[in-house]
Amino acid sequence: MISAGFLQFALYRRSVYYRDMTISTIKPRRGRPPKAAAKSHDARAELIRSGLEHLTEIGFTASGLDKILKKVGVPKGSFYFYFSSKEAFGHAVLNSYANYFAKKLDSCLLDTAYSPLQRICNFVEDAKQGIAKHQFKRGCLVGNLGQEVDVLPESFRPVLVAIFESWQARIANCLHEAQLVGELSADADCAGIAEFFWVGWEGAVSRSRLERSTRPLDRYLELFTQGLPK
Amino acid sequence: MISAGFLQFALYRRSVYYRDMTISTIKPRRGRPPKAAAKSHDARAELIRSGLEHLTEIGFTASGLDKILKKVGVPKGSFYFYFSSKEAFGHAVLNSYANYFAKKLDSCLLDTAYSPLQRICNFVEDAKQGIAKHQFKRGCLVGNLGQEVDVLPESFRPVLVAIFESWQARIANCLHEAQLVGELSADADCAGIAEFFWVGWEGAVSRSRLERSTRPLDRYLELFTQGLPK
DNA sequence: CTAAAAGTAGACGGTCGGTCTATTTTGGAG
DNA sequence: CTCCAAAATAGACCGACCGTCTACTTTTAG
Repeated sequence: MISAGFLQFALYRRSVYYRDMTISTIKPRRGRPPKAAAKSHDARAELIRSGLEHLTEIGFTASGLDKILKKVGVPKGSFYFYFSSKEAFGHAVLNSYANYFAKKLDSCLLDTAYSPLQRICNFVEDAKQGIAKHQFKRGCLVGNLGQEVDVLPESFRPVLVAIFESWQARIANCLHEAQLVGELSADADCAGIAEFFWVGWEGAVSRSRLERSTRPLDRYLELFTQGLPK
Repeated sequence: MISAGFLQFALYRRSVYYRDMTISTIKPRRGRPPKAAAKSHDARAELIRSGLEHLTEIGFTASGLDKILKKVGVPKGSFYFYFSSKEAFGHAVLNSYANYFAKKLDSCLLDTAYSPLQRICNFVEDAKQGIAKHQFKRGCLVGNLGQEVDVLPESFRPVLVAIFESWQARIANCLHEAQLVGELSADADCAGIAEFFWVGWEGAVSRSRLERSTRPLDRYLELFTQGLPK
């Protein structure tokens, strides 16, 4: 029989999230954890979340395992219980990010309450606010790793390319809908424009971080939409 | 009196450049070098050149002094004779790159043998071939450092911003000329478009490196010019 | 001849990533 | 109830490498 008090004890020093801020009170317990705690804790997920913060802010190479671990209060010795290597960890983080981002994209681009082109604007607006909210410290993980690709394990390259392709397909679909509604010239090359969109997007995110301003992103959206063939 | 043979001796083990390839036969001599050798050698310039290779390929943080030094045969101990810190070295490299790039830009954008818009295309073509020639291993130093900016000494940020501004001004001038020739709508916002150009350009370079293909760059140029207001 | 200038040698302390063994605690089989 | 396996933490250890600094060597100038 496990009392409520005991359960409390098993969890009381774990890190906790308040909205977007990470508060870590650290100090895990040794030994195999009580069964009840297992599902509600999941150090693996916390590591991925912490890794996401670090990797989007300073990249893979510059991210030290120690700091990622410290933030969630998981000791170094445990890392290799959860992940077989830093490389494997990186893939887990990247995968998590890609899923998160794909969902956000879909939630914008499939929202039939708006016209297709407006949906793309909505997405940019949404992402822009996310970047500003983090004081321009966080970029796009895929873009970040893309820039690092020559110094990363080769296994990352194809994954990054594939993620861009999947994002591109989503934008291309949306552009195709725009054609059907007459927002976009019927003979426009949707796939090409979609590729162009992401290329410029990554540039704009990078520039916004550099200048710590949303201006490059705003300008980008403005001129991108203006340049679309009517 | 210094014989030709002696001069030869003083230089014979220094690194030498054949076109773009760096061949290093290393092993410097100790002690103050003979005066005759001084001007023709210039380890400082060689360090900057080697640094340029490394920084454009793998970034500032990931670049190890050891490797930069080894390539030009300058021992580690000498580094701090030539530069006061890695940060100062980075600035020297960045400065050298900005100069080099500004010259290339001018040579394209001020070439009245072509129409203003064609000059921009020529620049892209030129830069594209440079990237391909290095097997997509080298990016744009300014773009690279821009992505790293949060993990770099703060002194880099304003310099990077200023470099982008200077490039932007050059493109804006060229666009203005395009207006005069009627290649561009007279009410177009040249400065805005110029900013857009560089934002997209950096994204395209990054993507080309990731995919090891010029396709993103080609596509970028194509859609950028198509989108320009006539 | 000598002292300063010019440049080299390499040690040093620090950090980081990846691994390994020991230890602790719980779950489950008998 | 006992005892071993499973789940996880503790943290030392190693090799690599990073940026800096001090001591040394050789030349030049006067």
